[in-house]
Amino acid sequence: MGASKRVSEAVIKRLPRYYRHLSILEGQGIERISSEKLALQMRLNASQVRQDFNCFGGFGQQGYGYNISSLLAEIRAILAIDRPHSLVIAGAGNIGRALTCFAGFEEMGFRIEALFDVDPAAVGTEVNGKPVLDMAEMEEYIRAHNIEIGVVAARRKAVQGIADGMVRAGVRGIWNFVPVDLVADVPTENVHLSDSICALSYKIAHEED
Amino acid sequence: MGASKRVSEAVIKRLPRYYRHLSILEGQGIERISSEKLALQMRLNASQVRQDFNCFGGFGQQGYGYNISSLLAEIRAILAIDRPHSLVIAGAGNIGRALTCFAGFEEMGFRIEALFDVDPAAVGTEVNGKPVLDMAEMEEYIRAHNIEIGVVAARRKAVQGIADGMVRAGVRGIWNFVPVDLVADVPTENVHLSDSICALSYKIAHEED
DNA sequence: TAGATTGTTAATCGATTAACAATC
DNA sequence: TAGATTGTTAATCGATTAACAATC
Repeated sequence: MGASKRVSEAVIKRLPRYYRHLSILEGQGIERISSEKLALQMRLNASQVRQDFNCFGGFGQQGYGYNISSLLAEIRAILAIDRPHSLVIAGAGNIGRALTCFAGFEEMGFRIEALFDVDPAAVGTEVNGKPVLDMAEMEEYIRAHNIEIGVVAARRKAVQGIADGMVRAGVRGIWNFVPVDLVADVPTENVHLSDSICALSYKIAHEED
Repeated sequence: MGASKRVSEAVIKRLPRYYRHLSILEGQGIERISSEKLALQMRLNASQVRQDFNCFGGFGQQGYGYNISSLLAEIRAILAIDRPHSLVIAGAGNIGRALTCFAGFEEMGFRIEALFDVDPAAVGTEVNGKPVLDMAEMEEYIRAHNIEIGVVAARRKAVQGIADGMVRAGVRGIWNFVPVDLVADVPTENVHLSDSICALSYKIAHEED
């Protein structure tokens, strides 16, 4: 039974992938899997799989492998997706609206409560049943509704100020979609689409490795 | 003058960030910067900055630092964003449409030529002036227009087949937005939103490090 | 029990950081 | 020239992989 060690960024990034893959296996009615088979399927190394799971505790059984449903339950708990999370989105533009319409998050327990925008034409409308409110009301709303996660999808210039306001109002984390290096006192995940497409462009241009 | 060494994934991921940051400095009329100042501003290490740039060649000058506009030109060439790239999007749902409407890519030279969908109600419409065509025509279109990058934003089940078709038709890279572990023979960049929000959830739940 | 497979320690590999001679 | 700062080699740190004893 391994103890909980410090968990590297690399492991954190792999956990959702394990979760996805194991969910598929569970859906196929498979009950257990060995680190070796899992590694093969996910194009990882069996030692790495065992090390990863052992960051959190001994989930496996010698001679048997890992029970898929209990492993899934463990990962769900580790990722904290065994409970709901409330979000607000700052910026009701294309990205904000697309996120709001994407059913997948709701299913995983990430509940978008409201959007905020500065554009008077947008304020007062709804996106997929969620209200678009005035950006000026955001902090009050976050406080009143005890919102956990702030999603940043606004104009570049406004972004740092919005993030500051979210943190002030008590969000526990920020999900940033704007190509800006945010500075915040809470955990932040960046989805930098333009960085991603540039990286792809690089890989295409330098394809020989 | 450093030679071109093998470039790690970590460096590739940092290049677009350098590019963004240096662009801002250039916009402020700043002409040169030392690795130490740049590292400070970007919360990196000065040695790392120099190592990173030296993967590609000696861009700096002892006693002076780096000239920002020539450094930008170098990075533009390295990332291959000094020339245009053509894209098609498979899937005219929320994500596909949002990407099509996002002006930023067009400005960087990533030209979305068409979208493809299986839904007869979508086929024949336009998104931001770009045609939505029948998915059945995709491969032919890619061949005829010599499309470089295939964007995958379709239903989970269809995704691997679509990617295979894209590669068959000659795309040089795939930009995947669907939470699926694609297998492809060309460079692939994944934007896994659900993995990202799960990672954020983890960090919030385990905030003590 | 014998076989399988984990948990865990040790070895390797690679990336980050430090140091400093080269040089503008 | 003296000062600044790079390019580059060496040292450190951390992550991945290998090995194997523990154990189901």
